[in-house]
Amino acid sequence: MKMSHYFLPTLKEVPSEAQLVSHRLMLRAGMIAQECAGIYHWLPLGLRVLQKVEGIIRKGLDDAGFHELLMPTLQPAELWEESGRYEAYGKEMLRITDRHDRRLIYGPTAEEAITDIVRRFIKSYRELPQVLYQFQWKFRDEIRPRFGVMRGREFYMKDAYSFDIDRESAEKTYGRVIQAYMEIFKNLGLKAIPVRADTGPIGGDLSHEFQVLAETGESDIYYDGDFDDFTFRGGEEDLNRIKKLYAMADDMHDSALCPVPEDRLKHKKGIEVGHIFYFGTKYSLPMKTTVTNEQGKPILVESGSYGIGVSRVVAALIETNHDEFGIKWPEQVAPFKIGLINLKVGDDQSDRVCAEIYERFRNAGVEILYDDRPESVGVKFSTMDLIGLPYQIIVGPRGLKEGQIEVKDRRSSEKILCSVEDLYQRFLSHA
RNA sequence: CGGGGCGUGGCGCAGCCUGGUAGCGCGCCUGGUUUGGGUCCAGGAGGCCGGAGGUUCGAAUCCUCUCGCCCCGACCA
Repeated sequence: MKMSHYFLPTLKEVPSEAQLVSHRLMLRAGMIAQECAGIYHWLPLGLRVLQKVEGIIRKGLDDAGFHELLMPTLQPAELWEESGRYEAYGKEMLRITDRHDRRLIYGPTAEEAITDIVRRFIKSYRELPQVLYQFQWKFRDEIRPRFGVMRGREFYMKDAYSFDIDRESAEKTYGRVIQAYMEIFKNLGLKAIPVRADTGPIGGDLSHEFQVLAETGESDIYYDGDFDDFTFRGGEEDLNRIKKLYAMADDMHDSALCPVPEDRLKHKKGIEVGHIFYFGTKYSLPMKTTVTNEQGKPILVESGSYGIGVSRVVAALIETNHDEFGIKWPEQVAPFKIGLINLKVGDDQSDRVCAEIYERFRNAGVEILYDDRPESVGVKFSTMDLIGLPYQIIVGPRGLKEGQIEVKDRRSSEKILCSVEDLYQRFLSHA
């Protein structure tokens, strides 16, 4: 992508409404723009990151054997009356009336919708367990939206729903999701701790929040310091270790009952990037969702639901990956892998070398953003640091005189000088 | 919803108290200049001051209402 033709409205000054660093950087880097309170446009650069995050989550879920579908944003009120949540969910739920005075709601979650699908199409225990998921925009009419996409009213969410024949099987599925989530968050470059949590309006009796440690987090969590050294490799053994380690949301923590010795107990702030629930027959009972068991008798299905705040993950990534100059994207979620800076547009040699590098990387399928704008060097360096691409390739007359270009690692700030051939060697040898 | 703050060119702000129909920085456009960390110079475009009503000879400035946004709290994935 050539920056001269890209849509990248970066800001030099910080819009006054933004307090949180991720909110500021997303606005300044031209990733998002506010539409109204708690509702945001995702501009090209931001959308690329959102889609990268989505892709990593999708792969993790598909690898775990779950199946993606897509449900509508709008749902009929009747479905929610059937589960009893039409009244219970309260003002957070956006209610709409269509031209025929039919009552609709903009989905804040989709337990009713998915349960309706399952009861219509799944008839036998042989078809279970089943885990279905989607990526879809949700709307929850927060009393006070804040912090940009961290706590927006409209947000992009991955929501998964599981269906099993009994509690034992359902808890196994619950464990499979925990494993998939640990893998996903690791792949996203986030350290997430699963903490025991209250179940809230989703309901049920088993629930974990996945918390990313960050000073600016809105949640208070208490956990065994051993979590800090815990690296998830997957498998039954690690899952059992996770289940044993103490980690609690503040409303679940009781210092009198906490088994962790004081010197090992950590109390920190976290960003809740995921929340999972096991709720048994909470929806299958009122919605009469049964399958036939081995004896040919109808049994209620046992369910759980599992969310990841995709748009919030983007903000969480910035909260944990930035410095005073801007964002420092982990490579796997970066909007582009490489930023190419032509320090002197108009200089024959610089133009030629940049054009060659740009084409070579593009042909190799490496995502590269080429700053070919006739701006001063300071502007280019600042822009590139701000948007935080992992590697900067800096080309100018001074270096070219020695046959050299510069490669800067945005995360480590490490700079090396090398030839163009070395550059290809380093980035394209395996491609 | 309770408490607080703010709405003035794209962004950040001053002007408002002590009414006389708008100013600064950045950005944008043009020309020149500069070229390894938001370069410098000159010229230029762009706002009727969130909206409505009122007071007044006259309102961005005063009054009333209203809409929007932000912060704290309660609440929440």
